[in-house]
Amino acid sequence: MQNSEAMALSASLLAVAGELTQRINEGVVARGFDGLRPAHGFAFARLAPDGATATELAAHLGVTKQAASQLVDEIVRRGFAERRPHPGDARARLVVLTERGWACTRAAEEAAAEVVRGWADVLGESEVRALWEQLWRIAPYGPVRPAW
Amino acid sequence: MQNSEAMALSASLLAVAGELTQRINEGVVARGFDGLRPAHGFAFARLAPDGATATELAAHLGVTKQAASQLVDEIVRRGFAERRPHPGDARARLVVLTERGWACTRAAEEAAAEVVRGWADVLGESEVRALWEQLWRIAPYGPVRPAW
DNA sequence: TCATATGGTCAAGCGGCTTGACCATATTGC
DNA sequence: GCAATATGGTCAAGCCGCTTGACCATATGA
Repeated sequence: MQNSEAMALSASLLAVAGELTQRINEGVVARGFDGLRPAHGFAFARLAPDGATATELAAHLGVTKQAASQLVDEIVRRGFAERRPHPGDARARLVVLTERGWACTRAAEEAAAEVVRGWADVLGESEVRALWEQLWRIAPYGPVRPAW
Repeated sequence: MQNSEAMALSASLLAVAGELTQRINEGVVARGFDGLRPAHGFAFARLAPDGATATELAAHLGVTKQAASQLVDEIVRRGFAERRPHPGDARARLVVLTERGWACTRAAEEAAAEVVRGWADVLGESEVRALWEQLWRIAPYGPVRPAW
């Protein structure tokens, strides 16, 4: 594949990613969770399964632990998460989502589903699943972080 | 498709996009163009064909014209572009890439090609082309902008 | 020709992030 | 056990990219 083709593919991918990010964020805001930025969503994605420490979050987002801690301050202040003592490490604090945090996560999922439905209208459901599988094979466990 | 599946697809896409952005930028830096951020690349993408005004660039990047003008200052100062009088509008200035700017663009294309070759190793060339076509159909003319 | 719109710049301020220093607790090597 | 080092977290200061607001010069249209 020629370099210019690779760049065109890259541009398409980045355009789709940019629009997806924007529309998920808009969807979340439209569902009543305002004042949130995409970075919060990336944080939620890491916190959702079992919580995480601020340092783990920092690694996931690709920022310093101070920045991550500041982000946690913000989502705690807004009631989306809370800090708990970490079981087994008295230095650390486990940040876990509150019910409100889960509600926000579900809102993001709904917004994502709306966007993906639009793709299915264009490509068909099976091609969307093919797309998913291809992307999954390319980046199976990459951190979802704001890269620019 | 379930909401959680749509979110998983979204996460994969964003992970791939984030890694792609990072690796293109690293590739550009490795080729001797340091001090550039991804935002510069997005600007180059808009300037490359025939140049653009600062205001057009602002619309493309999704920032204010002041911010775009500042970005142009920077790439002009570094010798990647120059401001020319706009043919047909004495208020405007047409920003066009210099030879150095083109060299940088080619470096970015090479870096993108490297990443995409990695994808081809995993998926095969034909599936990569299928991926390209699917993405193209989803976002045929979306602006490539940093969305978060 | 005057009113309005548009491209661009200057200036001030904000906010997210970084660097640097520091404390408390864990972990490791002796 | 205990000192040395590593690690999670916070506080403080500053940087830098971006925004808002004001303004000038040129275009556009009634």
